[in-house]
Amino acid sequence: MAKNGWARVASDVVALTLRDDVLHVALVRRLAAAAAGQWALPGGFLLDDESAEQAAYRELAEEAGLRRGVTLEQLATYSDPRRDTDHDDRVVSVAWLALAADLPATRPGTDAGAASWVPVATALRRRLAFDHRQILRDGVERARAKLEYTTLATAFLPETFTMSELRGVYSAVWGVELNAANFHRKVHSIRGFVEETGETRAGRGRPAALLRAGSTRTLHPPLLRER
Amino acid sequence: MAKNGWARVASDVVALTLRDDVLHVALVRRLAAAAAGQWALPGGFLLDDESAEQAAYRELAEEAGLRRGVTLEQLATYSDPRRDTDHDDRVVSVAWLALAADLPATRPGTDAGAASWVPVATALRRRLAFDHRQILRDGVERARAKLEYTTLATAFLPETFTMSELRGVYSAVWGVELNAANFHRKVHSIRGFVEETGETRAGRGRPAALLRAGSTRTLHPPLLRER
DNA sequence: ATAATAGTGTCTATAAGACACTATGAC
DNA sequence: GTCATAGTGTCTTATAGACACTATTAT
Repeated sequence: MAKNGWARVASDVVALTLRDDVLHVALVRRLAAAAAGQWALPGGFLLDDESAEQAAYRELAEEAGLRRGVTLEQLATYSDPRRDTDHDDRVVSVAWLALAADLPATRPGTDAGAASWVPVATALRRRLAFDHRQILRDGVERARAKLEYTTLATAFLPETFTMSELRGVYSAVWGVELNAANFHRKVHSIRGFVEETGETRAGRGRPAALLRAGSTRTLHPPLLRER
Repeated sequence: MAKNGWARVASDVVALTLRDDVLHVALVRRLAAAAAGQWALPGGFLLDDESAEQAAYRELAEEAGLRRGVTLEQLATYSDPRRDTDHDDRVVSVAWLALAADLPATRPGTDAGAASWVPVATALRRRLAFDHRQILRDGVERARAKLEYTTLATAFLPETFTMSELRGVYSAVWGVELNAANFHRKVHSIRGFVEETGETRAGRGRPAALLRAGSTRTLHPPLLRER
């Protein structure tokens, strides 16, 4: 056991994406000796001269095949001295929330890394290594809360998207239906949330205006959930 | 230099209080070899079998004399490998936001610990050890943001308080004046934010109803700042 | 009485929500 | 034409802000 604050520091990532309007999280089967064979969040120890953020990006690339278009933000740090009973050493984990569009490269059948994308509801019923179930719960709750006050929803979408797709993010993450007409007006009334590209995308009905994320990161006024 | 994720883990605390309607932060003169003599946030390395949260509470008690009535929440973890140039070892800091009422015991003249309470504006102009100025900025910004969506404002007040005092917290932390009449109505309309104690407190004018914090930790709807 | 602070009434402007309606494509 | 989805109009209700007013104390 290490002394006087010494610990091994890891980054663990709650990587979320939407697939067919269902929120999914990236999980890996652990190969390392500690908790081997168990499902866990992608993550690992920091390398020398690497920040926790850089480690999170590296683990996302190595274990989940996510290299581009990932939004990463810090979630919390988990430091209970008994949180990792499989290591002799003390382990402190910096948890990150990563959001990505459901890129074709991450679909089943293509080799996108060692991770599986699992519906969040399924993952939360599963036994996960260490305290990763709690970290996952915290991550999902953070994502839900941040949709209200920030433009985080666009992080679930590719560079251009339609108003319906944006509304679909809110519906899927919050688990509620939103009125399409009022959502449309509300989003456009929040300056800097979305911009028109001028293009449209044809589908089964009237073509939808293609949008891209605007310059704002926070929503004023916010887009609040019902209570 | 430690390898493979090994680092010394510390908790550093942005402890805020209001004194005469001015936001103050607790700062200490560093005694430890690293950055000795410089002003810094209270903090220190985790003890064995102690979580980062427990370490934060311990440092608050030891260095700032705060033992009771402190609200603590995690801020962020700072892990840049070059953030602490004074240690040979790598240091990762878990930063905490602590809010406390300006207890008589923390006023100058009484020995409340090694910390000084410094106006935040002054502290931000000062050179602080390591990246503590950035941590302080992040802490103040977090406090400002959380007043909108949570009942955090009551953490700056003693167990019972008046509507004017609560409004004073918002005014001081946000740096804006708020209309007393509308604030009063708004606060009472948010279920669970405050409860009437039934007592009043006499002052220079009409006695004010004494309130206590309600059972809610989040505000629905929020109390938004002007933009 | 006057000053001071607490708290209410009320009017107006803005925003949210329900939902009917129009627009534009594929077929 | 029909169907499907995108987007607008409009009415109703709720909320925010300005500010005049009333209430209750100390002096």
